[in-house]
Amino acid sequence: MANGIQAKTAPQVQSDERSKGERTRARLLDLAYEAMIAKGFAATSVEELVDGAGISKSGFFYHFRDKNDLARQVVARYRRQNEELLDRVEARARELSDDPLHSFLIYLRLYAEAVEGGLDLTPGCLVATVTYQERSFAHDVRQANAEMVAAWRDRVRRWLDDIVRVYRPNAEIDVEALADAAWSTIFGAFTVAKTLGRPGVVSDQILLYRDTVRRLFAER
Amino acid sequence: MANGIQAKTAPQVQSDERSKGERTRARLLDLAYEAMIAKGFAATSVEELVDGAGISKSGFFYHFRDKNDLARQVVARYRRQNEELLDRVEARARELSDDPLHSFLIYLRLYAEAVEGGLDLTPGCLVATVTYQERSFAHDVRQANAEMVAAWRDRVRRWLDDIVRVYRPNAEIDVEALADAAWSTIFGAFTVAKTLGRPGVVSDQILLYRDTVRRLFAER
DNA sequence: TGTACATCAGTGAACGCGCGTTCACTGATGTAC
DNA sequence: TGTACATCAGTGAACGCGCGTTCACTGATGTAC
Repeated sequence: MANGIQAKTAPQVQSDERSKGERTRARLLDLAYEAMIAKGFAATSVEELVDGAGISKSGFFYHFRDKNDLARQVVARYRRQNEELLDRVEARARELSDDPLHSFLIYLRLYAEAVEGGLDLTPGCLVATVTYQERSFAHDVRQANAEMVAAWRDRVRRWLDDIVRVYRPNAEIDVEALADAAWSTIFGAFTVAKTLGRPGVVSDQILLYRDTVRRLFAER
Repeated sequence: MANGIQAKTAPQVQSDERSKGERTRARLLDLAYEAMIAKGFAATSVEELVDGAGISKSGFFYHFRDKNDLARQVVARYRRQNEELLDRVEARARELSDDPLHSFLIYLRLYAEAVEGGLDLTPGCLVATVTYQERSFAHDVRQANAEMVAAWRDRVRRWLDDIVRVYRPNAEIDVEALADAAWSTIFGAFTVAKTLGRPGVVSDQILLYRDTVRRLFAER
């Protein structure tokens, strides 16, 4: 989510301390990420990526063992980037409040804002891309995708556990389902946003989830 | 959702009043639907479908003009089937209560149960399949997909409008976002269910949405 | 009741093209002595 | 400071194979007279 990459390398012809190879490789990952979300993995050809990067097709195989190796690295980088965002947002939220409920609510709002900022061109979610094209990806790519989602879910789960230790919910609640709901909401919202061409849906739905949590624990 | 098809044609060797061609065509659509959800459209070859249907590859092109024609018909049939289910469930819900809120809550529960029943083997959602492989589908297939989602969303929207005419919500609510949330919840839940291999997530999330609606309008 | 013709539901072989992958080779840059 | 060698970051051409699509042909079933 929140593609996180500035891509479109500014006219910094030099002054990039990465080596030439690393820059090319990063460019290929950028292009692959966007194309995979926009049109799927099978429909993304090696040729269009190397055209975009300005190298030849065989140059691609200098950087990646095969096409699935590219997918692997796209997923891994995407995970790292989103987790860095989650860490930053969580740190900020904890800083703004000691209370687990309040900090969680802040966290959700900050995340919604961050995602909204990154939705400029390509709304869409890499998780769904991998999940809905099972057979195009090697087994380990799909597994990495699943582990990633499980890890993100567990973050939310732990936070909710902290909350219920302090707050009595207004109704009997299923913490499992509420934890699932966080990412389920986000993936679903991306799907609707992309299907109907309404990027705003994503942050709206995150904020709706936030309201649900807030109301569940609000003292009256 | 709710694959709705019994497929696996029981040993009714004869006694099917459909013509031979119609049965073959229906079988191809069944196989294509399952394969598209399971592995994506690009990864679903014409060859595997005709193998499953027991005809030759060129027989396929007797029934469908090309591969995208198949996709078109799969989407159209899926829409019909889901809308028949929605109609049945809505009729039953209206029958059980005159009140818009109560009948909506019944509707959601019945739909959750119906979906749960259909999740046996292939959890997954055709909408997401089409949405996340844009480029593999012809323009009109993607458009039909978007119109379908818009139509389903509007059903919910109208129902919510009926509710707010009668009930005062407990908090200021965004009816738009709440209408989006219904299908967003379902698509997201399918994604999580499929990614993590936990089919139960779908009905749990529908019921969580139901609780949210209920609490928003419950008089205290 | 038999014949002629049309439609249905396919078959079999071939085509062609895109696409991932390989392989031998190469110019530029870095490092050791 | 120059030479030898290694590594980096690729190039260009060819391959092969899967896959969608076409085309001429066909046996079985239905319909008209």
